Amino acid sequence: MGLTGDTQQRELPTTARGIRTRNKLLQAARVVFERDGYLDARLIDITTEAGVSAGSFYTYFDGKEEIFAAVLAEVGEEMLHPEVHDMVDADDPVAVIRASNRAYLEMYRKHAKFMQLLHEVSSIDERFRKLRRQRAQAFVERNARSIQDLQNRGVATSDVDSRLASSILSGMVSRAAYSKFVVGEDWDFETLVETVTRLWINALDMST
Amino acid sequence: MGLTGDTQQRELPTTARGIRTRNKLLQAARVVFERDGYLDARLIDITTEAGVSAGSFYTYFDGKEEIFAAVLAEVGEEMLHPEVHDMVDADDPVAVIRASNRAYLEMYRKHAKFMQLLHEVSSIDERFRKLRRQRAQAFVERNARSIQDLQNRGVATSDVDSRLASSILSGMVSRAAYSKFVVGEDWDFETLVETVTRLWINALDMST
Amino acid sequence: MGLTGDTQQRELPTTARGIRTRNKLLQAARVVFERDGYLDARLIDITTEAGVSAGSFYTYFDGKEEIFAAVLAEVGEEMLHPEVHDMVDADDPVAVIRASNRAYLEMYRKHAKFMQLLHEVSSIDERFRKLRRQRAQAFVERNARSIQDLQNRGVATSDVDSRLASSILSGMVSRAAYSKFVVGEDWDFETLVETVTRLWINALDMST
Amino acid sequence: MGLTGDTQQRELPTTARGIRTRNKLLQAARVVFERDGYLDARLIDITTEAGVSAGSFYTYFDGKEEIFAAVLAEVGEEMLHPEVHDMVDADDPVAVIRASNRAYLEMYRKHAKFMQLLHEVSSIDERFRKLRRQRAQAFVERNARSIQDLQNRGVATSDVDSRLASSILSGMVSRAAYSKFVVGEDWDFETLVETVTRLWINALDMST
DNA sequence: CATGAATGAGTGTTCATTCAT
DNA sequence: TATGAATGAACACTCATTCAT
Repeated sequence: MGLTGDTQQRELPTTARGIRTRNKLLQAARVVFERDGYLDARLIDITTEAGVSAGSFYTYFDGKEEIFAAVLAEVGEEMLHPEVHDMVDADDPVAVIRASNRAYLEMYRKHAKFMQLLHEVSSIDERFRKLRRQRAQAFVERNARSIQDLQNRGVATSDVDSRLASSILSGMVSRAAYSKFVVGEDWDFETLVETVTRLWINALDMST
Repeated sequence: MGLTGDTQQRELPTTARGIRTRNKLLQAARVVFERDGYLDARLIDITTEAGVSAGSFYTYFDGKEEIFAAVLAEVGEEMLHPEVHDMVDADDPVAVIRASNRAYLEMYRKHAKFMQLLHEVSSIDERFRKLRRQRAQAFVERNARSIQDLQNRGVATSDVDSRLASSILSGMVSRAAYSKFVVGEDWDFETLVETVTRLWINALDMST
Repeated sequence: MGLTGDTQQRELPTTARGIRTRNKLLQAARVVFERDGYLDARLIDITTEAGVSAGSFYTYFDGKEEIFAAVLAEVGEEMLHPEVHDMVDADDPVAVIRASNRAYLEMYRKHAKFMQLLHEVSSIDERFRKLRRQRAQAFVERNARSIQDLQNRGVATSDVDSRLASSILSGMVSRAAYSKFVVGEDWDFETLVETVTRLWINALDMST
Repeated sequence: MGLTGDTQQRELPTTARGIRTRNKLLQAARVVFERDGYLDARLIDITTEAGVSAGSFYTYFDGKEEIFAAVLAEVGEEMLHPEVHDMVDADDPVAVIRASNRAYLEMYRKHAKFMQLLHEVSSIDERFRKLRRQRAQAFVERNARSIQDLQNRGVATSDVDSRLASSILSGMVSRAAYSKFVVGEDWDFETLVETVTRLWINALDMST
């Protein structure tokens, strides 16, 4: 399963020149999208930024949506490979949750401009809304498994459905990240990590 | 002072006919916005829906933004006056939180189309982003006061900052509402109310 | 012969109130035309300035052209009655010419804004171009008679046709006035009077 | 530096086709402007006349003003290179002045429609008013030098300031040309040339 | 006579997309 | 493959004019 969904519209170029041009467009698109936002980005800005002619665009992409999907796929790759900072004791559930939240928030910080973009596009285009949900789902499911495991081991409360709780708590962290890095709430990063972690742990009644 | 901020754009009409026409436009705008979304809504659709000429629009509003602001102000009024379903025991903190969450989720359900619209517009227009944050802030602050009060009374944990916790938990509920009513997650309403309430209560260590 | 030509479109109001309203519109029109120019003046600006409703305009005038014609007629009256500053010796042809030029230039100075307006309108509307020419013609003809007289008396050269010379010399003074008062050439007023007078006199070979 | 002042608005096209299209637009604009006047000329008329689509206009010009400036620059070039009809004896000042006046009047006759257009635009648009004044200034200055020279040589009277006299007399000729070719005064061309020349010469007291 | 709301024709401008070279 | 000129649909906005009250 890829991030592009069914968006791979045109076959990839075979010649070296073609590959180069496509990449130039892709890089340029990312620059322009992050600078101007999705709606305000004009294809001509992208081609100009890429240093290619307007017509060349259509050799590689069918339109704005398609190149955005391609950028999304590319950035998505980056985002899925977080730099692991420190090893955590896998047997310490709190440490694992803290590390997970920290990784998410760091990823968000690093890609804040892009996350805002994703947000913009999601609110406009149904297709990207679905894509975004799919991406989030991976995170949600991993957390759901973790919660289920903790419940099985009697560490977390069984009062809540693991999947629903995961969705809600994952959403909580995601929304907090949005508030800090897009809306610009003036919160200290470390305090934020600690607070979401504590709320998460408490919410599952793991504190004792 | 209302939700419009500095959006009071044209003096309100004085004659009965003028007021009637302005209202027709306002109702029509709401219908069209909720049906087509902000971006796809054309002024001509609004005037047609209202049964007035294209030119008449400008007698009352300066453009799409302005009429949207006016619709927002109107709907905002509605949203701020929830029908109170049942009295809750003000001395039972859990009951109060449950009632608050239920009221929010019911408001969101009732105005789902509009909330989605607000979401769309916020991601597009800086001005509405601010307006939306202001609105959210009211909710956040009320909850912050409540949390602080519970902390003072030793009912809730003092491990977290009341304002930050309020922001995060309020965001959690808001995001959950978005997931259910806009994204369309297939969650049972009552279960959702119970789950967010439980997670909230646990998060503040109020369970015991 | 009036300045309005065939522009008297609507019969004058009979009631006192009607006369008052018409005058308010006329004054307002003059203010707005001189402030904004003919093209940029909107009827609504005129009615607003006059403190009457938009609809009332059509009770008295058929449109922008018509009210401009009315303003023109009014101002034309003013312009034709110059304040005579000093008596000149009618037997001294140079003094007469100087007085005539001075009177013209003073009139132009006093009505500079209006003359510019007239200029604007003339270049736009054929009808006003004719009107303006008619007005100028009065000046030209008076000068032509004067020149003819001087020629008859042997004071001015008979090398030139009196009517043609009058047109050209009158045009010279008119253009000089335009250059000073509309274009804004930085010329001393008295020097200008003297210079045009001297050139005029010399041109007719009257110096000796 | 040319007549366009700071009006060089879009980079000139590089390809042959681009140059051709731009020229088609330019020619069409001139036709339409001279036919309909500046105000009544619609861009769509220009593109239709040029045989290109409405959108193509904006590939080369930013709007009506800009294409007019371009037309003006082009026609200005033409106008500045008069066909010299006959050599005049440079030592005969009267012959030189006559030749200059004739050249001016012939230029005006040849470009009457355009001069009227320039007149219209000048009365509407500040920017073109300045441009027109600049153009006139060149003519004025040349004449001022000539007058100064004649004064130095004792051929012309020193009673008048050479620059002011030049402005006024140049304006006289210009206004006469306007009266004949735009207003339509029924004057014989040769008589006009002779009369303005004689008045000019007399005005400077050069007759003896 | 006065009001002011309602009308609707008219046009400039943008920009994704195509296609001849 | 690359170019960049050409296309044309689409829509907001203004304002003179009308007319019911």
